[in-house]
Amino acid sequence: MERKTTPPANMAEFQARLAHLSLGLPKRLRQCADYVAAHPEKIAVSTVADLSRAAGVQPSAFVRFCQMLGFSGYSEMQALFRGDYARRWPDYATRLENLRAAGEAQPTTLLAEFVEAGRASLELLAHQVDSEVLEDAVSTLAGARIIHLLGLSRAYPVAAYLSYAFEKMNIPTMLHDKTGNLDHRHAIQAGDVALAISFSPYTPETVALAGFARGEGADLVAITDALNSPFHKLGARALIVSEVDVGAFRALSATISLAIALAVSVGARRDAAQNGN
Amino acid sequence: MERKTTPPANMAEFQARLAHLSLGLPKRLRQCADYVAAHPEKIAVSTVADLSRAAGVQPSAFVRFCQMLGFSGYSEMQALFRGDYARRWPDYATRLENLRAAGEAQPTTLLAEFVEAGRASLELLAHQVDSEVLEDAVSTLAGARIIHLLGLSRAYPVAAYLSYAFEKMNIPTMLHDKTGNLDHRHAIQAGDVALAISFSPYTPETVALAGFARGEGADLVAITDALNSPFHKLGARALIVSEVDVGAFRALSATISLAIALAVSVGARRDAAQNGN
DNA sequence: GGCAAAATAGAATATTCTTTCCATTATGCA
DNA sequence: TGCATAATGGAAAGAATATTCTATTTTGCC
Repeated sequence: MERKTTPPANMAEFQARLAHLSLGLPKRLRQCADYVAAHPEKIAVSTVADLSRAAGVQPSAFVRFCQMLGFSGYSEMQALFRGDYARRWPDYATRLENLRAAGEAQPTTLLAEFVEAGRASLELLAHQVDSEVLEDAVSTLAGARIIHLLGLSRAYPVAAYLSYAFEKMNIPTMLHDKTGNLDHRHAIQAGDVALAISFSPYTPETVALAGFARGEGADLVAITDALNSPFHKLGARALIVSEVDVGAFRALSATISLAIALAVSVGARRDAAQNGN
Repeated sequence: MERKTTPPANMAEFQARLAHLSLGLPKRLRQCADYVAAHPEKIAVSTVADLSRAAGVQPSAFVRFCQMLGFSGYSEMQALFRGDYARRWPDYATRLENLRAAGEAQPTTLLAEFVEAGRASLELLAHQVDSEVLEDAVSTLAGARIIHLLGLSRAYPVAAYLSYAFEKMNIPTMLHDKTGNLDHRHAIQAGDVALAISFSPYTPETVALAGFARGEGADLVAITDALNSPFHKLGARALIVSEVDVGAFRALSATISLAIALAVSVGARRDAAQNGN
């Protein structure tokens, strides 16, 4: 068939052409475009057979897709990605060494540091979470009439994420986010469960709300960062997650992972309970 | 010829064997060892012909070198290097099946899955983010009169987290969160920068707002998950982060790490600019 | 619903790459 | 120096991969 036009000369051109094309593409070729967009890193090290299988199309369709983008075939497209791959790799290998050496905070260096910190935090999380407490937290939450999410300032993104996840799974949830400084504490009743997220130094409002919930007879589950958190004193089932920090900053990678695992577990538990009855 | 011994199972073993061997190697094979030691990143994306030419030896010599290391040939060695880059996926997919096969999702197992997924995502992030685009994004954001954060549904926690981080660093920020269905799009002006976060399938409101911002003459930075995102068409500086998912669920560990790295970098850049003047 | 054009799947073909083989050259040792 | 052994280069066989071709299906339009 040969090429219809000149091939993209670099990644930027490739992206532009992909974006431009992907709208008016027939089904199979669209699948190719989507797959390539989602997993560009695989192109350099895969065969057409691998990629087309992963994208759910025939090899021939994939080749047609490459030609659509202006390449003579898959090989030419792969060459572009291989060049790009080789350009980046050593950069990564040396990145970690540069972490210490670099006085100035280069964005790339900082990113590498946070990636490192995130990895370390996840490792800690995997080893450190008490599976009994987790199990307990899941069944408590699964039995809740409604789950009240308590998380402010740095913990707020986590609460918001949980709110999103629970909502997706049709689990009744209420996010106490203080919008308009409105207080909805009186929505908390016995039979409900409060899920509080807060880290040292603990946000007073979150602690207060958790205490109120306990007073109303609601159960309390907490995601926090130390064994001596105020939630322990309130009789919470407390999940401990310690994030490794980068300088004065602390990310949330591990906390976010714990949150989603918790949410999905609760969803699964509720489904199981429903099908069981 | 076939193999003399079992091949190295991972990079560490490979390096150990290479170091151990390279001393007592004849000339040509030593050349191979030196070249591989100096340019390990090329192995995944090169043919024996390429490598042997670069190392100044015959292809056959290179194959003999691979066999010396315990591989059956070049292909097997290359597979190790290719796998090292994208290892997580295949064995990841099988693990997911196991999880499903196990019937009910045990909380601890699920957590382990999400931890694993998070780690893989972070690794990808480190490999995949284009440092030029990152640099570009940082300077764009650092020069903003005000940063408009655009992120809804699953991306909302990220936007909220950025809002928190920027606020802590006294960087003027506006979180467009649709509270009360109020629209603040007219706050966006030329000289501002919109930072849009959205993942496939892209939230229409976020895309629309980003488009509006561009129309007003504001710059656009995006955190998204594919090369063909709608933000590319809007001329955004787009940072790509692909999260590995667990079943139907996708966490945010890598995205969160990218977000905090971006925020801290912008903070540092602004400080530097201020002290410079 | 029927027709023309486009898209697709799968097999056949062509190409590229890897590996082996063997003749030749170099090396180490008596 | 001469011999045995090891190392090397080049080419040819073998395997894997990419590309093209064509029959069939799907799509869009009247």
